[in-house]
Amino acid sequence: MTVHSPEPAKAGGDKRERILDAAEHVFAEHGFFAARVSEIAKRAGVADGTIYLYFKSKDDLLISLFESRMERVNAALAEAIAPIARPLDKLRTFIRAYLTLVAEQPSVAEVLTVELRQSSKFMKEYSNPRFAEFLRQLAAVIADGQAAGELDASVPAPLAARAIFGVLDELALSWLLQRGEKFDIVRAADWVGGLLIHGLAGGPGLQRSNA
Amino acid sequence: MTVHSPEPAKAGGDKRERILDAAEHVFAEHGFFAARVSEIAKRAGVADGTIYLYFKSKDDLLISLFESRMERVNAALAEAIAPIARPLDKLRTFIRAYLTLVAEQPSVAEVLTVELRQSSKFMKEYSNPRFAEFLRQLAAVIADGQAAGELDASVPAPLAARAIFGVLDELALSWLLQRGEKFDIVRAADWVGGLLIHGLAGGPGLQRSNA
DNA sequence: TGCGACTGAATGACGGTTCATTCACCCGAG
DNA sequence: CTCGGGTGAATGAACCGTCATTCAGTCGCA
Repeated sequence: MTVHSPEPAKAGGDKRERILDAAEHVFAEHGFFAARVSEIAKRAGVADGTIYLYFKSKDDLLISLFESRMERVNAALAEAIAPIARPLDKLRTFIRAYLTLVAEQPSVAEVLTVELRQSSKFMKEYSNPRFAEFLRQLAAVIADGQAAGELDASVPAPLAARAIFGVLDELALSWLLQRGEKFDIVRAADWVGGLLIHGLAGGPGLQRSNA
Repeated sequence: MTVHSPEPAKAGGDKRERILDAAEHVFAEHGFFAARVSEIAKRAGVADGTIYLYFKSKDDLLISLFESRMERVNAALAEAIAPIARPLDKLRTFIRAYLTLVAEQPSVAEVLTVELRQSSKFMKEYSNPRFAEFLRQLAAVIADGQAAGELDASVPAPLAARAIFGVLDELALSWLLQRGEKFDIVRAADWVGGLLIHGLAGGPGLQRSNA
């Protein structure tokens, strides 16, 4: 049976996805430069040449992977903060959601965290729109908080966003390099939120100076 | 003149230094993998083979460069905070000194910031003692502040140190990728200090809640 | 003259990319 | 229903450029 062309197109899209999945894990394990195209092909269950039917080059494969995964991350974060009303809670939720993603999908995190930097070298011209969107999203939460008078308005929101991303990224990296041996990254999320909001001087212990 | 063996050893040491300098700039410009040993040799004014008289391999060259520069950074930071008495001022000074180093020696910063990550891949076994010392130094400042009651003691100092490094590193990276077009990284140091100490909620504008 | 630092052309491995070939499937004609 | 020509996705072995590394020889000094 299978009357009207069942999944010729479906199979094609499926294969592209399989290659991206394989690339995600191989890049995560070895890094972009040490990763072998032939290993990606083997893991995806396709021939070496097939990869070049879907991607122009190894570089293009990395960029496509990047866009694909970053798009998912952005969507997940947008969904997480959408139902929250207060900007401060949005910020805390954003942080928790990001670090939860890292814990749940370490190989995605590895690619984003490590490859983002090294590729900034040979991708100088590639403007990286998905990552820019990530930063914009975070900056918007901060700007909201500033507009609502909950956050210090003297700090430029885009720079604050970068700083926060720096914390998240570094935590992700150190956690990835020792796979959760030393600390629970999701639990860490809450005091990172506290640290960023109240500062080192004003943690839970001395939240408001009543002195 | 030059009675007792003037610079046979000195000349050797000098050549080693020249190679490290050249490697610093070439790695900074192209990244480790795209960097060519022959370009480093040319820039250092030595033959390709000479490099292998001083370093076991290209990997070894990167590691040696790393240790050399990180050692300098650690020394500069230690010197900067040594005369400061109060832990909070030490922390501010540390942050300012680090970002000043980035601005003054961008190629060192580039190597430390970018290559540290990508090399974490093929250097899994290399424990990176200098970077560990950097973190220890920063954590010590925080622990001092906690002991003095100036900083929230509920935050583990090593984790706070990592978070702060994350901010510094991300700021350095974004500045390096657009060479100071967008912001003055040294000026940024002061509000980063404020952000980390007082938090987003308590910037200069609302420093102490008297409410 | 002897020694060892230095040289740089030669080497060999390596891996991204190509492309001649295969073959599973479709479709129209008989 | 069946046969056979056509199609193009998929294959994977081979190609070819690209370096890291080596080593036979040079040079300058003691």
